[in-house]
Amino acid sequence: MSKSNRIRILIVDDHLALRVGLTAMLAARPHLLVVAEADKTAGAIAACEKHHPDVVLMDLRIPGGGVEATIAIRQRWPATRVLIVTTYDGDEDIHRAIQAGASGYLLKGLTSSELIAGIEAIHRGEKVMPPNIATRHRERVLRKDLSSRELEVLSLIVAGRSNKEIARDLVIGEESVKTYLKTVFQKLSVADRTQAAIEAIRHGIVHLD
Amino acid sequence: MSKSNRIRILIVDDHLALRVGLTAMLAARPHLLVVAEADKTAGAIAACEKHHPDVVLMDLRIPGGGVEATIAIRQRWPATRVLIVTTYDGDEDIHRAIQAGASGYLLKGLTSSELIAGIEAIHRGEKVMPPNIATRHRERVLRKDLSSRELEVLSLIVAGRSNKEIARDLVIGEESVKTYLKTVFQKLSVADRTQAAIEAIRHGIVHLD
DNA sequence: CGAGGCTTCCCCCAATTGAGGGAGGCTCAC
DNA sequence: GTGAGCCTCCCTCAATTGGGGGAAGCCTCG
Repeated sequence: MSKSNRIRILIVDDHLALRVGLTAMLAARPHLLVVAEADKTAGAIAACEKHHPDVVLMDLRIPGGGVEATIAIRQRWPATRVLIVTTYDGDEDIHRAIQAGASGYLLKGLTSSELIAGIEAIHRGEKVMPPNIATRHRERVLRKDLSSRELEVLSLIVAGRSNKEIARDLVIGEESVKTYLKTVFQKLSVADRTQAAIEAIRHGIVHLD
Repeated sequence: MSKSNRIRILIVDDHLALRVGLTAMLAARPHLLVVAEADKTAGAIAACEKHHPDVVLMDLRIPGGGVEATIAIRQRWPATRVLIVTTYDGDEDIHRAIQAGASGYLLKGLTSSELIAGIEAIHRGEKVMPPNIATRHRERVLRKDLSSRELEVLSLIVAGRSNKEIARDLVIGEESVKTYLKTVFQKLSVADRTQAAIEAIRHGIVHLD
């Protein structure tokens, strides 16, 4: 697969300092080779095209979307393993990244040895994930998904809109909005719109930026 | 002040990779010397005691609190300049950090030259701040502060509690809760509790973690 | 000492929200 | 083709919420 026995690595993060740091942490190991860096989705895909890395260290918060980059890379280069390296970002993105075929998840703030062990593990084809994240991911899989309409309504709630406004926005009746909200409350197990909005933000179901 | 003419720097961040990256970015310049690193408030203060840095690169999201660290350092070593280096964290913490005496604010993701220019500038006694942050900070200063009671009520709103529950929590009447909320809505210029909660989170007035 | 801010409570009233149903049409998978 | 899930709308009713006031006691700052 790779020309030598070195593990070829692509680093994707929009923070230069972090890219430099990760590169430096890996530079000490002769069997690890950082072949490229990218700061956004498009650049990550271009770098894969050019360098065919074995492992991609992927931040989820990059322009263009880390999840989108993961999907694209896994589709076109199935042999390439993607290791998510990010500060905690809410369950939803992690879940989507794993669905997209990411092989593992590590928190920033990790030590060199944790990072290297993670890279080696996913290069061997193993999965890497902190136990608490894995647990949350299982819960997340069990939890019923929100339908697309429910998601729309929820994101408008987070946008601070009233039922009446949401009805206008989506060109449906206010009664329908209330129906969606009822099931959203059930699925998120909350009692009112404010809690729903906060849960949505907390779990990364909708983003604030 | 410093023994040579090198600028002595302390890096405070809980992410090892970022500390390594920042150190590497500064290592190339002979007039900059990273004298210590710390990953939390207590460690930052200890490092100041031991190394008396000229400039502290401070992340706001560290165990113990970056704002708290800034306050402590500025109080005990007024000659030490604090440069906040963080991803965007909501106006409130930035505002508090500036109130606490931080000399500048830079976003992670900066280039080496931006970082170095920032360090040199604050070492000369200048202030450093991206214009959009500065604008928001001025607006923030103009905006009326929430009283401590109003803050309590707001944070309970974010905790997802009803007026009745808040009244019980604070041992006051429900009518008082409603009065506080009315003024909170005015001060945040929002129309309901959900928007208030979201604004509070967005601006870092209350934290979700 | 007077103005203004904070805390606490009160009134009334309109609007919104949430709960508990039911129901038709639609698509998609088994 | 039948059931499941989704989207849409309907009803009623209770509770909560928000807007408009007012007002008292308290403290602080000028």
